[in-house]
Amino acid sequence: MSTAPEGYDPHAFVPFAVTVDLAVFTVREGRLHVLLVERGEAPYEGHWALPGGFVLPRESAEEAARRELAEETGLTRRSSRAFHLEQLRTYSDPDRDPRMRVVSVAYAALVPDLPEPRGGGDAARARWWETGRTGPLAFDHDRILSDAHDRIGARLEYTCLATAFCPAEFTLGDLQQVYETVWGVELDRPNFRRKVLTTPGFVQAAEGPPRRTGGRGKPAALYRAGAATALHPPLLRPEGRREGRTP
Amino acid sequence: MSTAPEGYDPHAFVPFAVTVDLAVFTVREGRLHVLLVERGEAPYEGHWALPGGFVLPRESAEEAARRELAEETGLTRRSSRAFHLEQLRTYSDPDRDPRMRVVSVAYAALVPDLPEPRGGGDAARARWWETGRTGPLAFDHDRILSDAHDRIGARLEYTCLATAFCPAEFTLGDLQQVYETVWGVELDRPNFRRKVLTTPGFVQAAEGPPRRTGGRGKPAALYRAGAATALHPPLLRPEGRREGRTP
DNA sequence: TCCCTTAATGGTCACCCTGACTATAAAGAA
DNA sequence: TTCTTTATAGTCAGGGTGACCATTAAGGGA
Repeated sequence: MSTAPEGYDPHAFVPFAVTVDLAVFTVREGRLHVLLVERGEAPYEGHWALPGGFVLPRESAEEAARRELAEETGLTRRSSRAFHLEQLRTYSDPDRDPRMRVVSVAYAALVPDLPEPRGGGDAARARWWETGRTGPLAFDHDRILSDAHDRIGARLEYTCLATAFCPAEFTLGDLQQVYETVWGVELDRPNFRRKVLTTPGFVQAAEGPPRRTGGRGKPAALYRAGAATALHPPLLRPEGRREGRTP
Repeated sequence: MSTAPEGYDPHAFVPFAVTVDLAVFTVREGRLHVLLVERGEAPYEGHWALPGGFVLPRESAEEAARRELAEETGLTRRSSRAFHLEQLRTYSDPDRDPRMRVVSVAYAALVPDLPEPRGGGDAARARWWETGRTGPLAFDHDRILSDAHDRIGARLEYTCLATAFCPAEFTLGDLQQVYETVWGVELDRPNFRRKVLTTPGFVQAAEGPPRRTGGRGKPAALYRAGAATALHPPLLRPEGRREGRTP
């Protein structure tokens, strides 16, 4: 027999819990970091996990993710609106949570370098972890984090969202470091510069004088994110390690 | 206050129904078609909808989608395993179903030209519709279908999955027609040929003689899908209409 | 102060891929 | 046979990119 299409047969109704999980990425000091929270109870007590929570009765998964993002980053809902948030995929293995049937919609968020998350809340302990240096995470969060990293790396090739990792004003060096950090490769600086500047709408020159980095070397010009969202032609990463899985 | 991360507070549990919706695409006679079922009851009675159904208590969304695909196409579970099935995204607007809170995980399936779906089952009436000629669909299925079409078009650029629309053996003309149909553009035949043949693993020559199409013109050589899944460099569609949204 | 180091910026050049196009081969139809 | 149709082979110029080299503008140290 076939199940009724799109939820018609009330007898077939099965209750699930629906949650969102967030992979919040940032680039700090040339290394990719992700926001994790420490679990305070079983299962996986003491393990670290992606922040997340239940979808409330009258909100969409996107709204739930936006709400969690604001809570975890300690920023107001308004300012967290500016962060790039994108749905990744949904994880629904029946045994992914030992307590009950939980279907989780995963999101990736890209934020500029923020201060440490507020520590004193009622939420569990939260901090930034360098990707690749996290221990085994709770539930299937290692898988989610890996998928999220892959996705972000691929998105950098075809979209302009690398600027989402940068503050309002940034140098081309900052932007290049985003690519190098997420991809784990080194790029040629003049070539990267040419590609970015010849792509209309990727960045726009910021008014005002160049900033002084405090370091040595010629000071770099400042730019702001442009209006473009797509990158044509794409900015393909160098040969070698691609995302292996192309499901 | 913040909700507990990843489903900790049992009081926050809210029951949802979780379903899958399928956008099953095929190419027939040079036009893109999608499989729809007619609704037999309210709401949206008489409207057409994407096939789908509830996720059962002990299966993942992927398994539910695979099961529905087998049921709707009238093929055995085993042979439907071969079809390309890929998760699109999850739709969770609180009001997307007027009866209850339903979160739906959408999948896209690519199948070769199949016979008409079995008509005499207990399921609602099902048939292939040419995309763009469907009336308003039930629920938010117009949106899902549009998103699915966009995604498939983008995937053709970076992956080899165009072969998923083709039978086991196909000509380069067949493959080119897949691209032209999904993208809605015309491609230069020698250039397309060059691109496909110089991409290692995209296609492999089939043994045996060329087929006769029954039509006129020089018979074309037959190929099979290769082992490659990704397309580097990508096969970008001609200038012009891109997927507008790049969220 | 002068020189060295560092980093940003500017520019060159060859190669590869692509789009546009022409030519040839092999079939059916008139 | 001759024309039409379709597949296949090949040419050629331009764009984009990778690999370089050169120049500018800052700080640091002798």
